[in-house]
Amino acid sequence: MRPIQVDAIRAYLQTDSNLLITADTAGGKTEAAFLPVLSSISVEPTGSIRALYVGPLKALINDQFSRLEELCTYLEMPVYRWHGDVPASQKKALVREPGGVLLITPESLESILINRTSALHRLFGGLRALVIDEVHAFLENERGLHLASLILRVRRYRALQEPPFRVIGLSATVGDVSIARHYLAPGDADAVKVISDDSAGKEIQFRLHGYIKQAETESAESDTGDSEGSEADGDTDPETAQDAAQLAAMSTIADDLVEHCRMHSNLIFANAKGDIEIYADLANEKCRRSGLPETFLVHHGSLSKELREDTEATMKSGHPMTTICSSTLEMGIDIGSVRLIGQIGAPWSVASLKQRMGRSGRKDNEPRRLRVYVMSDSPSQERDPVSQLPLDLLQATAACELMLQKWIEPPRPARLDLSTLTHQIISTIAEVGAIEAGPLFERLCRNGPFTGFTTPMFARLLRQLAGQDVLEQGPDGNLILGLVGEQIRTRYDFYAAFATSAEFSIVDGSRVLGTLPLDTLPKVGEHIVFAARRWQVVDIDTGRLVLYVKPARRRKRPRFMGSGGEIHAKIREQMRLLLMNPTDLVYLDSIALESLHAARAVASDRDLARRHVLPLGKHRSLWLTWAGTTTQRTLLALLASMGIEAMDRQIAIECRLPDESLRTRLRASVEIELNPLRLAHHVVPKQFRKFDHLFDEAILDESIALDRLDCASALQILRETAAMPAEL
DNA sequence: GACCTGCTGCGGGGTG
Repeated sequence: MRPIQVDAIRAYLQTDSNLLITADTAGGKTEAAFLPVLSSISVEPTGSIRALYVGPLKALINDQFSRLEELCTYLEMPVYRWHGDVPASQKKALVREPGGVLLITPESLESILINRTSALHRLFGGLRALVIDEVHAFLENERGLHLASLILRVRRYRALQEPPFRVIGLSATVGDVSIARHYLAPGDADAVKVISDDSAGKEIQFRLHGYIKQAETESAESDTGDSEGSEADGDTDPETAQDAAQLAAMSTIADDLVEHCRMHSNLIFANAKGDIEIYADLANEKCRRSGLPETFLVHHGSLSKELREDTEATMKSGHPMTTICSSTLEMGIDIGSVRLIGQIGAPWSVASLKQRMGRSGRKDNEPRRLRVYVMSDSPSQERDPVSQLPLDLLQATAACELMLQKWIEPPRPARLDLSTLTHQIISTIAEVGAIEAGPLFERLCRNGPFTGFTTPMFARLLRQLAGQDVLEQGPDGNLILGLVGEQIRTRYDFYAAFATSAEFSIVDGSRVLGTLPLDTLPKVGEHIVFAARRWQVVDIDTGRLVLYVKPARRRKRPRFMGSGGEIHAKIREQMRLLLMNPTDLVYLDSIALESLHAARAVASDRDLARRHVLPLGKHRSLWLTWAGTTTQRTLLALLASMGIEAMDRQIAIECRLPDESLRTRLRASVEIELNPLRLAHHVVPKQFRKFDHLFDEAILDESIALDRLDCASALQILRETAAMPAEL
């Protein structure tokens, strides 16, 4: 057995501790948790569910299900799974005769709690162990808060004579152990025993390749009257010279993919679903033209389940295939032996880069191989200083450096998540029928996961929900669901705590290919690349939300809506250090290195690595902030509150104000105390969670002030800027 | 300029 398995068995069987087991992917975590759990429940495997396993993905649950069934072959231990794709008959079987191990998603656990109320004591009365897989995926989002609440709701069904159930968390990428421990055992975090794999880790082979986007020959702002204009030569419709330059650079990257991926199985991560489709199309086109088999597949969340399963099965079959994918293949699902991981463009986080790299080198004697592709503009003196910096290259390199330093973003759990609390209020009432406000507060806030809510805040939230007919208060003081609350609760999409947007299905004949967002739908006659094939739109059924397509020869990038993620301050800080410190990095190729040197020259020339203000023409200025997304949002709100028109430029803020006036205004603002609530008023958009539309602006502002702004670090940046001499 | 995750219960009708 591996050391973590021995440690976990001892810790579980010889103490009463809860456990956090951290080890690299394929490090034997599942067995480390289940060997002792199964041993301890095998004495009395039935009568109640004895072990509950919660996983974030259906595919992961399916994988673990087969592994556990094998482990339990000689144990007379039933193993059940429950998620949206599991037939109702199997769910009924569990409810009829609860026992053994149940593998489930948070959303399905929610459905049990509100739809099987009469069976809850039987199901959970004798629960002994809870295993949470990929626990890092639950630490800072709505889904994690949701799961934390579900766990407490399950705890309430413990039979009197039973001990409380034990908790085990599993993860490969924990950025902050104390936050994970607190999540597993709120109130008793110090007692959570951490078991980690200290072995040296795998050899990593990686290289970062730079690509230059050649400057457009004309600064042609050809008016973009959609693609109907010229039936241009070739298969594609670049709308502007910039698009053409972009496509040329993408094509060079596709060349490299074909050359390096042809003989093996590989996973290439790209940052946008539209990019995934174009790269797959370009690479397969190269294969066709060279008389090679087309070996590039795609995998992302907008493809239909069938197409994704096709891709997964083809990858598992062992043929040398390469899948270009999004974060759908970042976690869990074992897709066989992967030789190389590609990352096109800078990753948003170090955690995601590490997780992606962990998908290669799963075999003992294989190293992990990573190939990062980064595009930058060709140097030009005409653009403003920030545009002259290769930000994508700096961000990618910063993420690599931080990964080598073994740093991972610490999660930042929400403190005032109105939407997820609303979700849990509605489902708690659905579960218990009716409840008074006091006990509801005790359950969800004082003794629950929503500890950031005070009694007055909770009361305000209840009043607003009552005002929207979500809740009603009966004459006896009990809260019940109102008309709107009942509608929300009975809808099919109630079970998830996170928000999703409206979509059209995209259909070829009778085959569903996937979905496209409502807001960016192509028109009839337009072309699109989807599922790595080219299509033309033949009809749109706006009533049934269906887009009909037929195979075509031309291509166009599909458009998806993305809200983007949060870039941690440490990445921006590392980007700044890369410009200031003249160290050479061995993993950069010659083009990337040249770009970095050029960037350092520009930076030292214009002193860009310090926090200060630069003129931008006569009327505008650039404030170099080098701040993470949260702080950047705070600074933008501050400028808006001062009546200054400003724009996010990632490492800087562009202001419509001459530099000298901006400097004066910023110096004056250092004296004023930053008031988060006042700044929150200037943040847009305000509604971004599932039930945010139920609240008025004042209460949303309080939530934003606490969770989406960082006044302390904003003030620090403000002070550093104010301290800079003007005549730089 | 940008990602992902998830999901009723019930009744009617056909088949073995």
